[in-house]
Formats: sequence, C-alpha cells, structure tokens
Amino acid sequence: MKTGNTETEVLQKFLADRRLNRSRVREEILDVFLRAERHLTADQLYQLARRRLPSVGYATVYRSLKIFCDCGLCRPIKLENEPVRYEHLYRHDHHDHLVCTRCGRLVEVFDPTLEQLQEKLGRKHGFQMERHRLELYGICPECRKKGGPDDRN
Amino acid sequence: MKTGNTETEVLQKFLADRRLNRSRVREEILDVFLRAERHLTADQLYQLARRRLPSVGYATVYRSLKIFCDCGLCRPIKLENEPVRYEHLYRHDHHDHLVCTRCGRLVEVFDPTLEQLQEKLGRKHGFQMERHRLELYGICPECRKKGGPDDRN
DNA sequence: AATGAAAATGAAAATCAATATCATTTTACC
DNA sequence: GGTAAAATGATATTGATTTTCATTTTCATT
Ligand SMILES: [Mn+2]
Ligand SMILES: [Mn+2]
Ligand SMILES: [Zn+2]
Ligand SMILES: [Zn+2]
Repeated sequence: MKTGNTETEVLQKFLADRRLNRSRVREEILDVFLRAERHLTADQLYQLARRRLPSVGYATVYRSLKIFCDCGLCRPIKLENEPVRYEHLYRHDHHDHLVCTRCGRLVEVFDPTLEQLQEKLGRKHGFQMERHRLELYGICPECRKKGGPDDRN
Repeated sequence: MKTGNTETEVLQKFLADRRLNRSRVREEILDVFLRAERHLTADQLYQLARRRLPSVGYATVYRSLKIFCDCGLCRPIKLENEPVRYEHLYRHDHHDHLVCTRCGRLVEVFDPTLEQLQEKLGRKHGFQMERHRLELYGICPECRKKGGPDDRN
C-alpha cells in the first residue's frame, strides 16, 4: 500500500521533532500525493484522496499540504490567476516553469547560466539572495500548430 | 488639478475606441494613481482617492484599475502572499523586481542578458514567448546591516 | 436646455481559495 | 482501559476581488 520510500521517513522525522502524532489519514494523503502527477491543486488532491478516504475533509488536505511543504516534501507553485499547485520537492532539482498561455501546459526548465545571472543581479544591488521565482509564459509547440484560440488542458 | 499629460490622452483614446464614456470619478482616480508612489495596492489607491472623492466605492477603484491596465497605463504586480500592487507602465521600461523578504522593499532591476537568456530558454522548448515574471527574493542592504535573527553577514 | 439610452457609480451581496473554529475521534503513552 | 494531546471533518470565517442592481452621470440628439 505505502510506497516504502524515504519521503515517508522525512515526514515522520519532521513530526517526531515537534512531538506531533502520525496519522493514517495524513499518510494516506501523502501517498496519494506522491503517486500523483505533479502540480496538483489542493482540490485535485482532495478529489484523489477521497477515493481512498471517502470522508476526508478539505481542511485536512490543506493542513497536510502545509506540513508537507514545511518538511520539504513539496512546494507551492503560484501561477497567475489560478489556484496554487503543489509539486514534489524532495530529491527534485530546482527548476523554473514554462507555461503555455493557451492550454496551461507546464514545462520544467533549468538553465545554470540564468541562475547565476539572477544571483549576480541581486548581489549587484547589495541583496543577500535567498530565492527567485521565474515563470516564462508563451505558446507551446502543440498550441502553435493548432493555431486557433483556446484549446483545453 | 489634472496633470495635462498624455496618460490621460491614452485613457481617452481607449475609451473612445470602444464607445465608453469619460467620467469625472475615473479621471480623478487616474490622477491620484499617476501622482502616487508606485506599487500601490487597490486599497491604498482607494484610501488616497477617497480624499478627493469621499463617496467613491471600492468597486469603482477596481474597475478603474482594470481599465488602466487594459489601456497600458498600469500593470499588476502579484507578489507572494500579499495583495496585488499596481505600478505605472506607460513610458516605463520593462523591469523585474528585487524584493526584500525582511522589510518588503521593492527594487526595480533590469539585465538585458538575463532577458535574452529567458527568451532563448523558452524558444529552445518550442515556445513562442510572450512574457515572463521574474522576482528575486533576498535581504536588502539596510536589513543586512541591522542584522536580524538569521543574518550571516 | 430637455430628453433618453447607454455607461458609470456605490452599496451590498456573492465568489473563491484558503484558514480558523469547535465538537468529536485518533493517537501515543501510562 | 484511561488519559491528554493531536488530528479530523463539518462548518463558519476571512480577505481580496467581482458581481449585482438600483441610482446617477454622461453625451448625443432634439
Ligand atoms: Mn515543476
Ligand atoms: Mn516596478
Ligand atoms: Zn499549449
Ligand atoms: Zn529590507
């Protein structure tokens, strides 16, 4: 049932450190999250979780996601004009996102030179850099072919 | 009273093109916006506007901001975990933002090399690039001096 | 100036994701 | 098993923004 991976251990260590309890519901939600495609919204995760936990509530999903984020298992992606999505973070490399403005497709991108330049730009202004958020918006190859106005996901 | 600048002309042309009416209230709001420091929230603009238009409503401020954005006079800045801010856009060059995570200070930055790389990165993935959003988060020089809890020089 | 249709306005209600509250159920430990 | 703390689910609340709707303004036409 459970994926015997170390994500679960990360969560358990996090909980133990602050004297929190484990719970079947939360671990089930984590398992659903880990197995799912990336970049789920809270609602999508809720819908998936409900298949295994028919009586689970929205609040618990939100609470769980917050904990997963706090312990480094996931990360919120806040794109413009849409609900927050969450992606797997643990053992995933940093990347930015390329977003199709037609179909919503998300592509993960990374460019070390870009990263360095961002760092450098911040330092040039005397900032001690912590992180950045870069989203590139455009029309994906598929949507360019189809050409027409909006398609669906 | 009014700043006889061309921003007002831009608005008027926009309105004329779609057979909309001019209105004293909206032009007053625009004037307040143009005179104000940049990066106002809708609420801040509302508070300022109320000094000249004591009975103005939130809805009108929001409606006006939307129109100002549509006609290229302003641009929404959506930072994380705070209400949208609006900055002057007309005759202002593109730039990204450096944000202090301690005091919230916003610094406008621009690096042509960075811009090019972003464009190139998108194209590399077959996207027809439209725009991007880059925010750099860190600790500003002032806040570094004051040295709060976690500052490592 | 007066008229009238369309646009703009302000007050209030609605929306919507996210959070807080609270009574009930689990968990961890004796 | 008994207990206290933590977790849960239903529900209410929040906060920014949007919508609704009755009233007021604008503006082209008399
Ligand atoms: Mn991603
Ligand atoms: Mn700016
Ligand atoms: Zn697409
Ligand atoms: Zn600062």
